[in-house]
Amino acid sequence: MNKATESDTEGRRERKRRETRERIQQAAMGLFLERGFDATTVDEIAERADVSKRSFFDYFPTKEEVVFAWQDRFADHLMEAIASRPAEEPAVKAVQHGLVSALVSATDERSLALTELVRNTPALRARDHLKYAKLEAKLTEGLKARAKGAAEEQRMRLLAAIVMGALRVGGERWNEQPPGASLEEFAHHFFADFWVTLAAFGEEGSKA
Amino acid sequence: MNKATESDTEGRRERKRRETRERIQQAAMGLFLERGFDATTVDEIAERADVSKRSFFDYFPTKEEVVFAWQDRFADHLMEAIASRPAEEPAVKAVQHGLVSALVSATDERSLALTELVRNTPALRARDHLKYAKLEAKLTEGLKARAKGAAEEQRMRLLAAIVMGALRVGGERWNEQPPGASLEEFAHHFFADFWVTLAAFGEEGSKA
DNA sequence: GATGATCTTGCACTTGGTGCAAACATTCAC
DNA sequence: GTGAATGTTTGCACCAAGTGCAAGATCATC
Repeated sequence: MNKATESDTEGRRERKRRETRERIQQAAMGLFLERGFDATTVDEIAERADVSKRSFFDYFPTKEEVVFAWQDRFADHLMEAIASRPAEEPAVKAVQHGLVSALVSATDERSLALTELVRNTPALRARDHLKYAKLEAKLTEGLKARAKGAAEEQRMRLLAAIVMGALRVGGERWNEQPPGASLEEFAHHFFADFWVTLAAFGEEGSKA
Repeated sequence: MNKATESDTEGRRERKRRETRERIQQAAMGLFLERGFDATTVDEIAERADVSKRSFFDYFPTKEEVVFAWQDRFADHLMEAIASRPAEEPAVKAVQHGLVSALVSATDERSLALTELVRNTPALRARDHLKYAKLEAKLTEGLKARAKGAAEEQRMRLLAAIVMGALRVGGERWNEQPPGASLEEFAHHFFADFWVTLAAFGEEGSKA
């Protein structure tokens, strides 16, 4: 059955299935970007991908899922990036650098179009926020893996939530940035400011 | 012709409409809790509320909306609670106390059942997270109203995001609490710990 | 090439949701 | 009161998402 890697033991069947899945995804994204999500029917997607409507649902459980399928890779990449940070690095720094690294390598042409699509489609926004929740869960997992002791794990849960907040707010600020700006540089400044603000909030909340 | 029942401006028309809306909501929630969200059809809800299916959609845009309609009140309550805090109180404290106050007054029998329902229904979870986003937006708004200057407003945006994170994590911890515990007391301890942790993260992130 | 496993498809069906126009109720002006 | 204007409810036809099922097409293997 399934051996080590893809190309080695991938028979005709598996190859075709993968190809079909990609063809459907391609067809769907093309149509979504052309006419919008709501104005595209599953029948049309199936038509363009040259499969039946029934088969479409054999590859993707819902129409929405086609849009969000690729995003799973970001979470995985983030996990890797964090895991590969030196163990002695403080968690806050590890997560910052892991996040920026995953972000930089995920910012391609397609992603931007996707983001735009989601922003313009109310029906997709709810699902989009679920993605944040899933990402936060994965982030928590990744951070807990580095933690020692239960108390530390609790703190990591909190750190994940806070960093996700930073990610959302950072995204907003980034969108207000003039085009062509350096993402890494922006992120560096944003995080520097972020930690300072965090410390200020923390101190103010702690006293009295 | 007894008009002076409670409100001068509410004629028969408006009263009936409000009553019908409440009847639908009641019928829907009853059925959802009895058999679950997915296993309840709009036809059944309409049947029990003694209106046509078509009329159901005249009162609620979607089946989901019936579940989330009441929750809007929480956001409003939170806004009020924050607005009514003394102006000289630091923002972090104002938001903490406002949140706890809104939370305490929102914890009734029905809300708990609702929360449970959402948790057990995948189809509702996405929408639930959208609710968090909306709440964060309102919170941002409420905090910015207290801010002076653009820099302060940016910090408030960040504070809103962070506090929403605290709300989510706090909710998780609260669910692990033995039943019968005091929500106010729990919140007090949680926030005390929260600010300290925040300060620690902030400091660690700031150095180097 | 026969055989069993897997993939694809067509078809019928359920459900959520919308547009429309006719029927009905309420309000208000005379 | 009569009647027009306006708002509400309903039935009906319709579209699109999604599912279960069974028959037919493909594929791996012996």
